[in-house]
Amino acid sequence: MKSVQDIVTEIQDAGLKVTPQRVAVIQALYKLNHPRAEEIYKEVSQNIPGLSPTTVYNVLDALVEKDIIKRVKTEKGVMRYDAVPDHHHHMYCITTDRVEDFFDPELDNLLQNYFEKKQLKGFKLEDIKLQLMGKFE
Amino acid sequence: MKSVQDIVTEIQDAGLKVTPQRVAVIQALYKLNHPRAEEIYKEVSQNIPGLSPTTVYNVLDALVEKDIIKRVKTEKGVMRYDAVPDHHHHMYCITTDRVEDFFDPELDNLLQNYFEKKQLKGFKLEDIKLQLMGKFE
DNA sequence: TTTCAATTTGTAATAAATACAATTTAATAA
DNA sequence: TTATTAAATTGTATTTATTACAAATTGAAA
Repeated sequence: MKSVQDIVTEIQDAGLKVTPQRVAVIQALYKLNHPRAEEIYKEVSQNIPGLSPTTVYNVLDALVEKDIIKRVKTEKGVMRYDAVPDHHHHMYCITTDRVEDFFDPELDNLLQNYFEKKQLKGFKLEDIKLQLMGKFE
Repeated sequence: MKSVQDIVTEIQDAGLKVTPQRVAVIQALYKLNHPRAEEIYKEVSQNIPGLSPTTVYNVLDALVEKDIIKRVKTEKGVMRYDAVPDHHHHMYCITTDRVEDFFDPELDNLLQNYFEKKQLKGFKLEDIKLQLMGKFE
C-alpha cells in the first residue's frame, strides 16, 4: 500500500497532472484485488460522485502507458488491472477468477540463467512472466 | 497440423457431434496464428457460407470445454484461441499482437523440480505457463 | 491570477460476446 | 434405409466492455 504522497509523487514523476481521479483510481487498485475497470468505477464513485466511466478508462490507459500500473492477462474477455508495476508473477485460480501476485527473486534468477544459456532464435526476450494455475485453499 | 481424420476422431472422442463447422474451426485455428473469434469467422465463412458468428462462439466454447483447443491470455480485451492443447508456453511480441507457441520440456522439468521443493502455502499448483515477452526479429 | 494544454465529462457509437427461440442436422437404432 | 431425437446451428436481439469525440473543466506553469 502506498501513501497518498507516494502516489502523488509517482504521478508527477511520470509527467502527468495530479488529479483526484487518478489518485483515487490507484488507491482503488490497492484496495481491490486485480479489479476490472467497472469495479474500479464503482469503488471510486463513492469518493468522487459524478465520476465518468470514461475517465476510469482514460486514467487506467494513462497509468499503464507510464508503467505506474499493469494490465493483467486473463482468459476472459475483460481487462483487469494490477497496482504493482514491479516485476512479479501471478497465481490464477482455476475455478474462480481470483488472481494473486507472486514475487520470487530466486526463481527469476533461475529463469534468467536458463535463458542466458538457451538462445531463442528469432526472438529477443525482454521479460518472463509466470502464470501459476491452481486452486487457493 | 492435423489431418481431417484426426480432427474427426478428436471431436468424436470428446463425445461431441462431428459437424462441418467444428472441423472447419479447428482447421482455421491451425491456419491462423492464435486468432480471435472474428478472424475465425471470416476464414471459416469462406468454406461454409451462411455460417453464423454465434456458431463460432459456440464451437469455440465447446472445444475449449473439452480441451481440444485452448484460450490464450492477452493484454487486450479480446479472446484468442490456440489449436494446440498440449502443454506449452507462449512468446508474446511487445510491439505487435503476435503470439507464438513455445515448447521446452527441459524448462518444464526445471520448473517442476523448483516447485516441488518450494511449497506455495495456500495454493495447490496444477500448471505453470510462461509468457515470454519480447520482440520477434 | 491568468493562461492553456491536459484532463474530465457526457453522450453516442463500436466491438465482443451472450441469450434464446426456431430450425436443422448428426448419430443412433429400428 | 429411414425414423427419431438430442445436440448443434442459425438469426435476431441484447448485453457488456470499450472507444470516440466535442464541450466543459481544471492543474500547474508563468
